[in-house]
Amino acid sequence: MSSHLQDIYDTLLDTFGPQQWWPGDTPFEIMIGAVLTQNTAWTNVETAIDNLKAANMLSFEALATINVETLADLIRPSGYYNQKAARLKGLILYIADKHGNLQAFFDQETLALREELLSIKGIGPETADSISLYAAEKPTFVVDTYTHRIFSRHNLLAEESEYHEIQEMFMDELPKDMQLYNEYHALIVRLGKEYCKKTKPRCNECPIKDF
DNA sequence: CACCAGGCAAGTA
DNA sequence: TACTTGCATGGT
Repeated sequence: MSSHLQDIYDTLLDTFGPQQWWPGDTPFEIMIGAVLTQNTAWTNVETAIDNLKAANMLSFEALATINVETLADLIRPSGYYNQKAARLKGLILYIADKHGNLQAFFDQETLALREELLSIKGIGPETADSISLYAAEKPTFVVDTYTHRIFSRHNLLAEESEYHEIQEMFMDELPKDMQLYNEYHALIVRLGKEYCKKTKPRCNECPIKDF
């Protein structure tokens, strides 16, 4: 049996074209965005990142020294701002303490980086894998709510599937290719936003309705 | 107006 | 282990 997942990818790429992800200029900005977008609309994250840029606070050094209340105020539009400010500070201070700089942190084996990310408070599986793939450019497949919703609605996954099972399904069936994982996840989010929202789905016009 | 968005951790039994 | 709840803004 041939790979449905590859066929679905081909269809999505055909339908939407390349998505040019992650929306962010630097690995650092991508890492910050990955935390800010937790359970939050991306438009709100953009406003928060704009605030950080306008305050000259979107750098490793700036966030290492900013106080958490000031940071919370700047990222307010992204929601959960007290939690996220603490999480960002924790992440930055961990990297500064343990590796000195971002590049050294990212210059690790893929699995070692993932383990370290998961050990940091506020970094769960999706955020860890997003940072690994889009900031550190490791071949890590990112699973999110859209991935779960889309593939379970199409009966390609059991509803009760957990994060690691879903990730394994993709990584076992597809080549371990960073660019492929990058584009695939971006296309899944695009498909989810347009055709597979929690309420008001448009399953009838879904580009992969026949899989 | 109620509900949702590119999660995660802490609390409960 | 398996659920539940808190965190919070801005758009539909």
